[in-house]
Formats: sequence, structure tokens, C-alpha cells
Amino acid sequence: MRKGRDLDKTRKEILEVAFIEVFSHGFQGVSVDDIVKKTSLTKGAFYHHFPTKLDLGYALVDDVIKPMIIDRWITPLASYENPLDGILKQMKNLIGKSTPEHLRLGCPLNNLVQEMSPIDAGFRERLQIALNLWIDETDTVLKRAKKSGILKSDVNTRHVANFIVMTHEGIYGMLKGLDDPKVFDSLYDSLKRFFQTIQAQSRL
Amino acid sequence: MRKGRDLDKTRKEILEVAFIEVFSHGFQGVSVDDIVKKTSLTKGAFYHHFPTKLDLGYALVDDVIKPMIIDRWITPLASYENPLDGILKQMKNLIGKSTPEHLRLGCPLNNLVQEMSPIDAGFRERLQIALNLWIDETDTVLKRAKKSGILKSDVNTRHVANFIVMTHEGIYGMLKGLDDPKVFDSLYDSLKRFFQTIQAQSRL
DNA sequence: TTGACAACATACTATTCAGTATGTTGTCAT
DNA sequence: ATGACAACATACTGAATAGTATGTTGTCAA
Repeated sequence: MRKGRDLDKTRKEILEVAFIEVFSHGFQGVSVDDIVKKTSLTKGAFYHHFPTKLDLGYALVDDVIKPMIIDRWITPLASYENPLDGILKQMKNLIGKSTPEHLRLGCPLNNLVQEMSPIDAGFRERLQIALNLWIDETDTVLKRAKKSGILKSDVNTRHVANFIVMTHEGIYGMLKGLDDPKVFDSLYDSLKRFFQTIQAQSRL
Repeated sequence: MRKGRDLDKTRKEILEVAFIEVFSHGFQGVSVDDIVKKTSLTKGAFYHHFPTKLDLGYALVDDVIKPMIIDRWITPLASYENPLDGILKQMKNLIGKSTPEHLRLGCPLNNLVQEMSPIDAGFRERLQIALNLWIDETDTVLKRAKKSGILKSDVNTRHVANFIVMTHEGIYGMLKGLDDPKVFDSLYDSLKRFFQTIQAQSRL
């Protein structure tokens, strides 16, 4: 077995397995041995690719989580005339329709922020960049919607972008803590109500 | 030194030190030895009071965090005619005026929810109870405000209570991740705007 | 085709950690 | 005052863990 040697493929395998493990048990709750065991590789391969466990964590943020944010929360908005509709729709699809077991794991980004930001500067910097990426991209989309008259002319898109990202993390956190899928609909309703107050005119 | 033996005092000392340590480094990031070292006691005392590290964690939720929720976010609302004003004021006082170093630590409850809920059932149950306590108490306060005509008659107080608690956790999480105190004002503004939409009439 | 290096595998180490075993001492009822 | 037990202190253990040292093998340029 495993004759083929492919640097990039191996790295991706490690990252993929590590992501799931860290997502499930937290960064501090996962050992390098845990990750290696779920891989077709060994410890030697791991430390050939990542000088330390922390470096793996950093790579998870940069190479897995950041693209995931764009993929899940930004790109899909392009097909909506009103981005607020897109945001609500994506939330319903990606959060509202998740299984309770999956919701229990929360949001990969938020998990790492809560766990690692206060205790490691390297994580803090990278997670901060990832969060700001999310906010910036949301802001850009909102700015477009404002220009095209969908949003009221007096709304501060930066403020709203902050609030939207905060809401995503908050909803993930609540569902993770409460273990009650019905709460999603409740939170969704309130967010929808908020969105209506910043649109130029609500339609029926 | 330490001649006086006081079961209750000792327990409180352990809980107090453990709270700060867990708050700062996460539950998995703190060792029993770490906690003991910051105490005037030894490991023997620790295991005399708590059969296992997990039991200490449970006690932190039940005996420290739950009272703290009531103290910080529920009791102060009693002195406001409009509880929404009280909530905004408390947020400004307890979050908006915090130092960046303190904000970096986040919310004790939210931290534990994000870290421990998915990986331990005992934590999950207790954290769920704590969260529901917060929501229930908020709901009760909102119900009163609705009856006295401060809130619109068609608002679902349970939904709003969920949203308010979610917002607290979300704001804590964002400030923890972004390390930018100005974001508080931004989020505060949006929340205020939302509150205005559920009040009977906004005053100037 | 071969040697040289990259891409791994294997075996080991020092440390840390939760928990235990056992010893000591303060306190209190009688 | 004194035993008896609760409230601790001290010393230890086995398992887990991040990281290392060193070996093996695939691959590719010349």
C-alpha cells in the first residue's frame, strides 16, 4: 500500500483529518497521535509537514477555514439581487437544516476563536484576519446593495456587516449550547425582523 | 500558616482560583496542578473537595457561573422601567467599558459552552440549564414590559429573549476575536435599532 | 542505472497530567 | 484530655503527549 508519494496530497489528507478532529474535540482536546491514527500515515509524515502542532493549527485557519468562509457565506450571495435574502437563505440551508449532532459541534471558526484566541498570539492574529475577511466581504456585498437602492441610504454597512457576522457566531453558539433545533427558527425570525428595518421598502 | 480549617472557605478558594484559571486558559488548558499552585492549599485538599477534575468544572457552572448570570444580567434590570434600556445600559457598563485584555477572555459561560458542550454530556446538561435560566429570566422581564405596554403587543417575548441572550454571547465572541473595542459601539448601535422596532413607541 | 535527497516510517524520550495511597494535624463531642 | 474523624499535606504512579532521532524507501535528474 501507499507507494505513491505526493507531498500536496499528503498535506491535504492531514489537514482534512485534523480539521474534523479539531472541530469535534477542540484544538487542545486533540493530540497529534489522534490525528495521525485517523490518517493513512504516521508521525514522521506529520512532522515532515508541520514543524509543530501549533503550525498545524495555523494552517487549519489559513488553508481550510478561510476558504470555507468564502465558500459558504460569501460566494452564494452573488446569485441574489438582495443579499439579505441570500444571507437568510444560506442560514436556513447551512444551519437550519443541519442535524442536531452537527449543530452540537458549532462553527469551526467560532470554536477556535473562543478556545485559542486568548491563549496564543499566533492563533489570535490569524483568526482575527479570518473574521475580518468575513466582515469585509459582507460589507462589500452590502455596499453594492445600498448603491442599487435595496438598502436604506442611511444604513452604515460596516455596522450591519459586523452585526451579521456576530449573529452567525451567536446563532451557532446558542444552538450548540441549547441543543434545541427549534431555537433556530426563533433567532431567524428576529434577524429577519432586523433586516426589514434596514431595507428601503419591505415587500409582502 | 493555615491553621484554621474551614471546609466551606476552602471550597470557595478553590472555586475562585479555578474560575479565573479556566476563564483564562479554558477547561482543557488548565491542570489540577495549575489550580492548586495558585491556591494556599495542596492536591490533597483539591481531591478532598472534588472527586475529579470534571466535578470541579460542573461546580464552576452551578456555583459560580449561574449566580453570576443572575447578578450581572438579570437583577440590575429591576431598576429600569423599560428593561430594554436596562439591558443596553448593562451591556455598556459590563462589556463596553471593559479593558481589551479582559474582553480578550470573552464570556465565562460562552467559553465553556463552546469548548465543553460537544465533548462532555455532564457539561452539556449543566450549561444548557444555565443558558435556559438566562433566557427564562429575560423572558420573564420582557413579559412584564409587554404587559405594561412598553413592548408592542405582537412581539413574541420568548423569541426576543433568545435573541438577546444570543446577542450577548455573539458580542462577547466578536470582541474576543477581533480585539477592537470600537466594534462594541457598532454592534451596540444595531442592537439598539432592533430594540426600537419592538417597542410600542420610540421616544426621542 | 544510480546516487542523492525528499518523503515518509519506527522507536524512543522527557514531561505533564489526573488520580491515588498514605501520612499528618486540627477540631470537636464526650 | 482524648480519641476519632474530618480536613488537609506529601509522595508517588501509570498513562498520555509533543517532539526527536534515526532509519527506510520512493523518485528523479544526470
